[in-house]
Amino acid sequence: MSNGGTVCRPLPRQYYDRDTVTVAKELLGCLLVHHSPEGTTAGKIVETEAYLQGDPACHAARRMTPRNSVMFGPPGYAYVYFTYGMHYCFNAVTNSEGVGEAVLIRALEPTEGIALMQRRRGRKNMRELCSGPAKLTQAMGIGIEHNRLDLTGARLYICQGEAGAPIVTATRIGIKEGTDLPLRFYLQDCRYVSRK
DNA sequence: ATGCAGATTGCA
DNA sequence: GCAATCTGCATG
Repeated sequence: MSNGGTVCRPLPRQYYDRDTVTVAKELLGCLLVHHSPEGTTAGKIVETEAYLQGDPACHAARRMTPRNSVMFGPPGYAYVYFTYGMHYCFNAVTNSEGVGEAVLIRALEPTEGIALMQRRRGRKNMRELCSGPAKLTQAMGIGIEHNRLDLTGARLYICQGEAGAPIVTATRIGIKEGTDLPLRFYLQDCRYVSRK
């Protein structure tokens, strides 16, 4: 698969083994790819949020539990959680093993498998396919079965995209604590961001 | 054992 | 504005 000449190979583990805010910013413009039994879907990451150790909004802020344990493991793995009784959200585990941090992928610009995304979402409008953390998991066919999946593998991964586009830094959405922290990042002037 | 709030979404 | 719908976690 090619993407305008961009090589599409999974980002290596050491990419994720860095400061989580840095990874959250650099993931903007990268491509999230899922080769599923139903077909391949992919989209450009246009919005992310960082969740840090010592951050009250982070699922790993307290002790380790079965749900959040993958966040404490080695970087470069998927953390998929189920919420509100009906939605899944996708994160990439970052920073060193033992540090409970991750980047939430909040929005994508659909680039491949759009018909499949439309079918999964029950929506036609391009802007309603991946403009939200639970929308994109539905469109991409990502569920709890992908929790703990190795993102350096061939099935579900992120590959390098074009960097250098202007980034907006803002506060995170949908949380009660830590709302003052500037840990949300999105591509400026992008129509596929969940909310400005 | 029981209760509650949640990194959301879609419809009234 | 609010229901949908399940799980982790705190409390008794």
